[in-house]
Amino acid sequence: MTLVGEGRQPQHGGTETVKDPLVELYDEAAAELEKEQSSLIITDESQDKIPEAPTSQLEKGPAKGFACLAPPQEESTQNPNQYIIDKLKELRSIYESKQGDTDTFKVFNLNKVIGDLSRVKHKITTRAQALKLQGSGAKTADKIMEIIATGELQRIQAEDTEEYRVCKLFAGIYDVGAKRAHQWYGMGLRTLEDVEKHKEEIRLTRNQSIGLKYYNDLQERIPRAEASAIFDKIRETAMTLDGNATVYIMGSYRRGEQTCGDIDLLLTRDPTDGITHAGMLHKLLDRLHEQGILTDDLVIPPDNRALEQKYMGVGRLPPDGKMRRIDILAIPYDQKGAALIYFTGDDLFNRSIRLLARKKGYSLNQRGLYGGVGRDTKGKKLSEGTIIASKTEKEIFDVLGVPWREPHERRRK
DNA sequence: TAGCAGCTTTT
DNA sequence: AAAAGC
DNA sequence: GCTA
Ligand SMILES: O=c1ccn([C@H]2C[C@H](O)[C@@H](COP(=O)(O)OP(=O)(O)OP(=O)(O)O)O2)c(=O)[nH]1
Ligand SMILES: [Mg+2]
Repeated sequence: MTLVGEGRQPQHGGTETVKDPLVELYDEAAAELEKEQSSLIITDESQDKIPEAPTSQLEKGPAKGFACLAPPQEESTQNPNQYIIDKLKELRSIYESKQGDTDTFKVFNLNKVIGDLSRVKHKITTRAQALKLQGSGAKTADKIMEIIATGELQRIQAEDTEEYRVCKLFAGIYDVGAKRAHQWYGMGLRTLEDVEKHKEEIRLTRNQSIGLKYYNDLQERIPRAEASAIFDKIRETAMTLDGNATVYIMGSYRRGEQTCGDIDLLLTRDPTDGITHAGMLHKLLDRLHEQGILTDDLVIPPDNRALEQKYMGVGRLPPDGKMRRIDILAIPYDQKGAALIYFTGDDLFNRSIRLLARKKGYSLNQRGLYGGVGRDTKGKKLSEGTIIASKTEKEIFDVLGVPWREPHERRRK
């Protein structure tokens, strides 16, 4: 494993094609990158040289408005539109807690607007400016103007009901989503104590019980230093099992965030010596339980010999740290690049780059970039296609013509 | 007017 | 198949 | 709720 500071690395984006839909990204990417060097980040890639896949790039169809792939933004300067962003986030939160199918896409759209709004450097003051924002149409522009004028949004006031607040509280329980939350509300439950009191009748699932038990701890984000300490312990244990194992800390930690919602770990092993990590995760989990690092399992891998496995559980920094969500993803070594992209996120960045891949005739998932994917008329996947790239992040970015983005740049915000 | 990422696990 | 999650 |  390699401990690497957050150094710059690759720098040439894919290709300079004629009418590339992502032109805007290119120059910007080359533009200034931030300091933010403070933290060490476990990465890799740096070492895995991998001579460039010569960015193939067939004709690329039109595509634009990949907000989440948009140019890196300054980190230090605080956004002049923050107050607008905050209100739109409130609205998004309301839509998220609803269950209608249109609400899903209102959230989708608000994500675009919020993303664009947060990377725009000028203060929005006119409706024309509001309309220029990616994903902002007449309705959203009106809302933005209302926020500018009054500092409030009537729509939020109207929707900020008891039901919304209670359901948000319930959905904070791990494994409780909008559906279940509203169901419980409909049954008359209003507080976590109500849930606890009626846990028999409402038949909490196993994971919901764990989520309820640790409700307060799991609500909190993990300070970066604590995430790092937990990672060190787990990595150390992993290395005693196999000194050639590779363990990375992923998710928001790899993106450099100061707090993390959970701890996301990636486990793999270079098999060139003929040995793989098959069976290793299972042993690792046993050790971590013995050490008191893991306390509760949410999802255990069904086949402990597979190279790809996902573990989800709860643990702590022993002996008495707060309870934290811990995910460990084991992957075949040759899928490391695709897995790094996936597990680094953020989720909107992933959706954006996956959509881009699709528009270019590929399909990107946590295992690799595929070509020749069979789809039905509605775009639903029928056949897997053939693997195009998966070993390094850069290789995949290059094929897609996406300029290199450091983990800390792969974010909404 | 169709499409909005792609996948796994649990119930 | 729906719900919840990454 | 927006856009190609
Ligand atoms: O819907 C999702 C959720 C997550 N991910 C990927 C990106 C994400 O970065 C990673 C880890 O997920 P997690 O939920 O832990 O997000 P995070 O980015 O680490 O943020 P947080 O600090 O809340 O954990 O998995 C997706 O691709 N799609
Ligand atoms: Mg995370």
